[in-house]
Amino acid sequence: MSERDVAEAIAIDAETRTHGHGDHKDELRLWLRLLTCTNLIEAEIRSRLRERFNVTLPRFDLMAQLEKAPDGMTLGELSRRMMVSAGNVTGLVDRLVQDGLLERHAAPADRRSSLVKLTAKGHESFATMAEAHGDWIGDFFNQLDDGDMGELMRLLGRTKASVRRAMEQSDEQGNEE
Amino acid sequence: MSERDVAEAIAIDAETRTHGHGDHKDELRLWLRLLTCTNLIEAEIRSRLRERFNVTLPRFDLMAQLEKAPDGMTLGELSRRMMVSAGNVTGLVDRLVQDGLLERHAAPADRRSSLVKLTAKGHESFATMAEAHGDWIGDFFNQLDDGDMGELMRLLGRTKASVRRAMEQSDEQGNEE
DNA sequence: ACGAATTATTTTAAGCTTAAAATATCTCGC
DNA sequence: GCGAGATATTTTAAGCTTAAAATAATTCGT
Repeated sequence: MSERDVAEAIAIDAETRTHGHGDHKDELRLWLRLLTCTNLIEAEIRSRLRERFNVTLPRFDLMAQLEKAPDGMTLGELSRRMMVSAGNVTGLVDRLVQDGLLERHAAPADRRSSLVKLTAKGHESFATMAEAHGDWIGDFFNQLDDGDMGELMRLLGRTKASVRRAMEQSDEQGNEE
Repeated sequence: MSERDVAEAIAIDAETRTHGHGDHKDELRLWLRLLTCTNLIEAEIRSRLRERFNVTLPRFDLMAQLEKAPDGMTLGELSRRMMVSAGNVTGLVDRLVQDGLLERHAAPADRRSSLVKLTAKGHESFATMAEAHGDWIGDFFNQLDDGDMGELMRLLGRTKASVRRAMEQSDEQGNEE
């Protein structure tokens, strides 16, 4: 064993002892719990939306975006806000228009774009669903007190910032110049 | 206004003043942040798995389950652990067998079932991906100290418990007897 | 042992999702 | 005004996902 090898072994051992790392066990457990928790809630919302309103979660999410935009929104804007691909939005919008919940208009200034907005039926339908949805979420977090909720908000904010930083750094690695 | 209406108005007002509720604004904001945070991480993992290993997240998850079961696992067991439908597992397993990463065997005691396990190629492939995956997760949570991670674990545990309780209660409502 | 109920899996139909290629339009510098 | 590059959207092909129906095999009470 060379001196360099010995030094390395000691360094690794020191890191293992002090931080328990080299692996990323704690981080993996935390990620697993975060994922499980979110999936649990999301699956329940999905299931209730289907059972009680015969609607999918993506359709509900799209309608929620439009509810906040009385003058309508382009497909590109929807795609960015929902964080899904443009092609995905095309299909969702088509099906919602089919159901009479949305209407498409030519965009006044740009012939590439169209504006979509909720119809009266769409607004009405969304209002009913949104109220139930709000109640469900209220129930789900019912056992957390205000302190827990605030702390969770704070920690998730830190987590999001940490992830974005990690993503930016790996972008820099990947891109020349 | 009847006396009953007055009492009701006061009660509602009192609740609004003391808890800021009736709506569920804080809970909705918390849920939105939880969802955004999870989706951000999940999308990045998905994208990296595809780019660097040409594999989908569901396939990676399925292989991760099998890695822990040297003697193989039934499709039903996989379905329960991955929390996805049985039909979903059928398709995933078929495609992974096609790729030579999994093998199916008849279950010894139950002719309805089959056992699936990783092939040598599957183990090898998974080991490479799992190491990268662990590093990514380690990076993502890099900015959180041990205290933050512990607190986040605790709060997510409380949240999960709260959600499960809410789900059980609504089950009781729904089921006769 | 018989048959009813349960369990394991597959099939089917519909919808969601993405990346990549194709169209169509716009913008901007010259 | 022209043309190159950017932008908005649609199309395509492949895979993921689910609920519900269909198959097949097991279990259990009698």
